[in-house]
Amino acid sequence: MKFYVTTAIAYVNARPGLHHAYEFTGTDALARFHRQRGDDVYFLTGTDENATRNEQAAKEQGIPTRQLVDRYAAEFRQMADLWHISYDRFIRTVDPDHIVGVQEFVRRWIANDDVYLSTYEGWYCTGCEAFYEESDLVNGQCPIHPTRQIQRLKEENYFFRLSKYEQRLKDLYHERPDFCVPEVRRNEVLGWLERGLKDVSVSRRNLTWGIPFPDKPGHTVYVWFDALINYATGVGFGTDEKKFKKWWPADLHVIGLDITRFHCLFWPAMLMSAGLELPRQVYAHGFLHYAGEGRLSRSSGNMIDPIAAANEWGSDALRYLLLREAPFAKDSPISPDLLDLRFNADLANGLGNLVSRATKMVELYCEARVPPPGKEGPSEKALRETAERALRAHDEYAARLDFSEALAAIFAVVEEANKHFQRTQPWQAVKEPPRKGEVEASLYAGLEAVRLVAYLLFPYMPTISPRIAEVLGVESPASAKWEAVARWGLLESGKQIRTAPSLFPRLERAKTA
RNA sequence: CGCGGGGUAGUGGAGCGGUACCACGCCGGGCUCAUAACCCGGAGGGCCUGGGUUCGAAUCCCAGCCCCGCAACCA
Repeated sequence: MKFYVTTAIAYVNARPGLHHAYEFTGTDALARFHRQRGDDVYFLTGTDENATRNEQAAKEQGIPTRQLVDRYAAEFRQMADLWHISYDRFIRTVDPDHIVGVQEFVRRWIANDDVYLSTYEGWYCTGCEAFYEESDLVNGQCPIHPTRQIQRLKEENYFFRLSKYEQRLKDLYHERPDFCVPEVRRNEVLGWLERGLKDVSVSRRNLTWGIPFPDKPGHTVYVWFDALINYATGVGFGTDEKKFKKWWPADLHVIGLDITRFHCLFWPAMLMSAGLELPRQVYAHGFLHYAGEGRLSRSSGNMIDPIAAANEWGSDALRYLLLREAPFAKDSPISPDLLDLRFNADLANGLGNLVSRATKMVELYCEARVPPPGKEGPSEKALRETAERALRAHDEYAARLDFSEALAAIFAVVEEANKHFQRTQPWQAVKEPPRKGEVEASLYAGLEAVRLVAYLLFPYMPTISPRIAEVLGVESPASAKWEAVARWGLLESGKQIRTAPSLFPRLERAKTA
């Protein structure tokens, strides 16, 4: 089955933040999960670069706008690569094919009589160079420049007949209750719909940066609308019909909960107007908050830089830590200390240590060769059953983007394997030669658990997981066919295993809670 | 009366009608294959407040307090 998934494209007014990495990683885990299960996946991500603000920022820095956005876009891409985001395309909204596609998209609105000229009127602050709503004003003045006189300004804009689609959107939500998930976000959308939709302005005047509004000289496409259209142009809309036909509609848009309105109301209406199919689903994930106070953002000074962080904890570790610690559906507190704590608990003491002790015992007691499975005792059985349960549970959770639970299911196997060793105590049994069979059965089961964990972890730890497979001498999770590896008992006896340096050296700096 | 979501052990969460659960952390014990790791046990809360429904309420209802997000042209 084909599976076309997208992240929101990142707005390039600043350097990448951890929240970008979080969204990219979650989406990447899902994309890798689908690929691993045999789906034909197209994963689109990229950057949103046509905002007016970029032009202003470039002017302030005395450089061409293009140079500014190139620089920022490169940073986002660098971050994506450092985090091993397996995108099939990194789209930039300055890409020529995107521009062509956007114009075609807008032409369809016009042809459908959904665009008309009107005036947008509002309070304009010359300090911010931005419009404000009446309700945004503080004592009738700009909230940021209270001493400056705010002006009433009018601007001629093209408007999109959003109101025309109100009923069809209501029908959509009625017919497809899972169009927007999780449910909390859907409830919000229903509330907005209930209160009615107004037409929206979709053009800006007299800007030199941005995509020219087709056939309307002097206007550019308002950046939000140009940005949304990337999901279509990213797979060839307007330039490569064959590709577009193959991938559209998107199976899933992964976004942050702050832009739900745009993706769950505007975007479907835009597609309806353009005569295109709607995406299957929009998933609005939660935000990371700094444990303690406030949101994880630059302005509050508690930013965790995703590039520095990936180098510090390791990108695989961080991918795991974020997705495990911060359930995708909701807001979660996060901090370097929390990450350290979980790193030690789950990765160093848990997974890493399990791999060490299992391989070391095989080396010491079985000449570094995979022992025969032997007779399955009660402890081996319990471990096998835990692993089999994890195989099932993982997929159910992962399919609905519940990565936290999906990972918990995998780590239940790690935990059970540690208990299994404690129960069977190969280091004791080995002292009595007649009990050799017990030692072998115990170690075989332990290795087998590790093997399955390695395969299950691939979507989350794309570099560590193959390293574990390498230690066991089995096919890399990056290439293995799922059906050929995802079953208990496939590890071949007699194969040489390798010992490897610690996967996750314990962090001694970690504070205790 | 704008909309939505929350307030449960030190911390983070689950539970959403049957008398509190999980993880981390902490304390004690065990083991020694392993990254002072691993295993077992324990302490610690009665679920924001006040009413109500019920045989029985974190769980349902009402009122209030507090926190967070959103409030459409700044992505």
